Amino acid sequence: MPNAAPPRHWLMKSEPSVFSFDDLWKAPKRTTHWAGVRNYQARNFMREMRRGDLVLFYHSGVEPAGIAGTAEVVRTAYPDASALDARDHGYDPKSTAENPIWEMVDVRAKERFSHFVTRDDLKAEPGLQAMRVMQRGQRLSVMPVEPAEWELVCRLGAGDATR
DNA sequence: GCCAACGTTGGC
DNA sequence: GCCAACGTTGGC
Repeated sequence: MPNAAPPRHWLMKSEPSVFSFDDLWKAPKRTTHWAGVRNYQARNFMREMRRGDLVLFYHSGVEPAGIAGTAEVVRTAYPDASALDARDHGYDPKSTAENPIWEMVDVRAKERFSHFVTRDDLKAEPGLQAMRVMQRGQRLSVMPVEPAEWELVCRLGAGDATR
């Protein structure tokens, strides 16, 4: 596709005790189904994702929280079967096979940061103050990232000081 | 461990 | 359709 749109950038949160960047790195084909999102706004962002879009893999619920590496969207949104499984923690009786509510994408690990980028690192970077994940009360597990923010985070992840 | 922020639920 | 109550997330 000569006129393919440029990749867009996203951030996805995961609790490493549940699924870490290392888990993704060790998974077959370094790929996983991003199951379990049960928030409409986050789901809608996943619906916007295209193959080749780039993802910051954010570890939440740990100290320090931060970004472990990058991944790439390899399959666009499709129904999240875990919502139909009554034994699954993410079971949602409102979702049916005929009318699935919840969706997921597949992502493949791309680059492991040589330097884990902590929240403190992000906070210290003037160009990242407006980053969505840094805003108070921001609980979305899937959210967009600006291209300039992506560049800065990747430089921090490579261990490059930006000042 | 506390609590602010936010989404969802349910009573009316 | 409003809004109080509740549960969850996540920063600090």
